[in-house]
Amino acid sequence: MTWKSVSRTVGPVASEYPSLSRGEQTRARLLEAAVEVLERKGYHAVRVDDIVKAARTSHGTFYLYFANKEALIRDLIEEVAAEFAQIAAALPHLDQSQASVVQLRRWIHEFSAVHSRRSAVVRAWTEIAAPGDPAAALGRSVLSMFVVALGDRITALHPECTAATATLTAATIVAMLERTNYYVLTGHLRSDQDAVVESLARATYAIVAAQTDDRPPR
Amino acid sequence: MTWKSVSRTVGPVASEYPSLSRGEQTRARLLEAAVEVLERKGYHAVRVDDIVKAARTSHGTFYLYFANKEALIRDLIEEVAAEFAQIAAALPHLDQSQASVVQLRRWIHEFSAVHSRRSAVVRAWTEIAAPGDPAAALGRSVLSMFVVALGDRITALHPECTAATATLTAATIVAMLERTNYYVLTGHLRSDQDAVVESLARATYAIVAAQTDDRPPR
Amino acid sequence: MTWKSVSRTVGPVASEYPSLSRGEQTRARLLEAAVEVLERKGYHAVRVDDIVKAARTSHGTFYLYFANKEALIRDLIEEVAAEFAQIAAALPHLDQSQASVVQLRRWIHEFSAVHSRRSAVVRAWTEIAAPGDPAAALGRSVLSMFVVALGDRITALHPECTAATATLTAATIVAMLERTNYYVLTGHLRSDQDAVVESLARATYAIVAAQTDDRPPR
Amino acid sequence: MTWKSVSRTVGPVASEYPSLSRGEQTRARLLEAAVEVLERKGYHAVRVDDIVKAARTSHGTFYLYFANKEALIRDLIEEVAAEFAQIAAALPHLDQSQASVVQLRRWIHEFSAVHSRRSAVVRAWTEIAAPGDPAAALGRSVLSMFVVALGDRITALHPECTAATATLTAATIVAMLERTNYYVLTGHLRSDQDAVVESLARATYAIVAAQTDDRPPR
DNA sequence: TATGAATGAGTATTCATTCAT
DNA sequence: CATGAATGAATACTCATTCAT
Repeated sequence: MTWKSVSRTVGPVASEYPSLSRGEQTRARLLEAAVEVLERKGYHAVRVDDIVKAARTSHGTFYLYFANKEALIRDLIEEVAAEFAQIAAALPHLDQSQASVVQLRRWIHEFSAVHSRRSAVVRAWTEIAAPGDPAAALGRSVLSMFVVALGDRITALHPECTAATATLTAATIVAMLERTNYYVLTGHLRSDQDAVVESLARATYAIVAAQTDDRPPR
Repeated sequence: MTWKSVSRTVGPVASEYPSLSRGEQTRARLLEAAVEVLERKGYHAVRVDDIVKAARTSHGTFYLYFANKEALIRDLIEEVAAEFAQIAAALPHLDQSQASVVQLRRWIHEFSAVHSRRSAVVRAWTEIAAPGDPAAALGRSVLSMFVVALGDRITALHPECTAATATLTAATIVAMLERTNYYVLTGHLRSDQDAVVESLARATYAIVAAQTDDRPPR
Repeated sequence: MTWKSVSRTVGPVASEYPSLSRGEQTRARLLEAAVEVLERKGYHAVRVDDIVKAARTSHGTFYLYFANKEALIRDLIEEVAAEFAQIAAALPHLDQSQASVVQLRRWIHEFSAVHSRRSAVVRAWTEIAAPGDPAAALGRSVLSMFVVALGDRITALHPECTAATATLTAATIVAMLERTNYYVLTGHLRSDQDAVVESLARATYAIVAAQTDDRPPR
Repeated sequence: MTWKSVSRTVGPVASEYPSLSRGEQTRARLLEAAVEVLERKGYHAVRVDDIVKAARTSHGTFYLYFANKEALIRDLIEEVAAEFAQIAAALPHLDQSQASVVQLRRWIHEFSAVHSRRSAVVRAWTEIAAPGDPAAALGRSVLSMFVVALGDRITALHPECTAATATLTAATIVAMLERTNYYVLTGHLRSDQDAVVESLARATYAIVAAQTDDRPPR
């Protein structure tokens, strides 16, 4: 099973949109080329020259469509951020029901699929992440969407939890989801993707459930 | 409570080691200065010039001690990698006993403390880690120490687990530990550090324990 | 009489080739500028900065056309090497006839003319020629063209000569031709150029002729 | 037969002069080391660091004995220049006698022997040779000693020769002697050294003798 | 007399961005 | 719309020389 089987397939390449105006096609070609180069060389090695070569256009044209190199990358990241925001918004309610378990697994699958489909951009995003960089701020905002959504579910399930605890637990889970997928996309972790989703779903449930328990002894 | 209260306190500054030879002092000063600059500007914005200014020395001196900028950073990363390797080696056995719970919490505390104490270097490490970079390889190797150690504990506790499942679960936990701490050090997550440790310990236990459960329904 | 009167005159300056594309003009301007600077300061004192200033262009532009400083010099040397190869190929047959004598003198004149016209590059070539340098290898190959050509003529005239002796004698003559011209271009030897050619032609003939003599007594 | 068999053997190494004061030994060691490095890397690649390492001493010590790098090289070149001056002064008289022939051959042998024995320095000298460099001036002065000496012999033999012609012919011969030996020491010409001397002696005689001839036809 | 750490001026090279065509 | 030549600021790195010990 591949990620693409469930998630919306990767966007069509520019050339498949003959309806776009010439300028729009060029812009799309540049974005595609940037992703390709990002995939091959990683963010910090990307040169405008690489991108325009891959897009079979010129430096001058590049600056016709993007204010500068960062602007292009930002566009890509914003696209991905929007996809993640959608995922965050679609987090199912959690309860003990079987339906809920199935939905959560499906949701994690979606999350992982976006990670995988957009791996080049996700990796670039991680590479940038210097404090102060606008990309970091965007990352923080996406992160908080997930944390808030998950925190809500935890609070719903465990009304006795303080907001702080719920948030903290939610952050813990998001960290796990995010980083485990990152391990997969960087090749640090080689594993069948269904197994990864399964493992993450199980762990997520375990963590959420553990909130009910008494505090562990010190 | 601060991280330093438990973990070995951060090394004294170069000037506190009058016993070092002049050259060794200079080298130490450069390393310290690099950490300071790293903290302020992040890896990719570091200039040799910044480092030598912070170390109150000259360009020539820098190249007396380090082949180039990357070599210095590599040295720092290797130091931190060694610290993490020690942590990985010290992972306690896990069982249902109270002692074990306490030890795990303490261990996570240590892990988090290194993360915190070495935050500038850890962040630089994350920023570098492009695939193919030697730093990425080192990261992978440290990661696998943690995964192996945790996998062992899981297998010991759940002999019925396949190796693959144990590894996957272990990776999931490491991802959570690593990334949650990263959220803290980048300021994405603002929380009392004891609470973070508590949350991570609880989650780790929950995940490990969840391995015994029957597979969740699909 | 100047060298130019006989040999093909020195190439027109870049500005005289409005037919060249802009880029080709710039490249030509850089080559010309390099020769000019080489003339003034000698190879080891040449700075990229000098060249771009003389060419009234920028550092960036320099690297648009040449991978580095050495590459530019190499291009110049290869041009000159090709000219010398042509000269070597044009060595006339030698016999006792008057026609032959005249041709040889003309040939030496050509050789000297190239030396003179390309003096800056020839001098740079000499300065570089450290063993192992590619320029030295090129020098060796050009040298051997001359030695082979002259050796052939000697063998034709003196079939009783061993190949080794012919080669050695040829090398001796080439050394004389090359170095005498070098003395002239460096100003070590100040003499009317016709007289130099005359002297070299006479010496060459004398050396070739001396091969027939019995071995001198020991 | 090796060059050393006839010429004064190469100077003893520093360590063989225990009678020298410590300082004098160090100085000698530096000079020796410089020659060794020159041999290995050629003039322009010589670093003070290489020399002091080879001499097993320190940078500070280097500057105790030599004002700067050039001064050391200049010392070496001056030594060699003095040797060549001696050679020039010892040029035998030339006439048609057998004794004269033998003496010339012996003299060329000496010349070649110094070239060979001092090859590293000679090569460095050639590499420097930028116009304006003091080494070039010294070269010019040594050259002129040879030219004057040879010119005298030519004039003695051919009183009808103008001074200019004699000088020019002499320069031609010196060029041949110098450059042929250079070809040998750089490996451009691989030949038995006796054969080289033989060839040079024969050529020199031929050139000198050719002065009596009528001018060749135009 | 010797050391070797420190210095900093000097130089090559890269690459995002501009602009004339 | 598109081009690609030109730009120059930014930056890493070298190495002869000095100087405190």
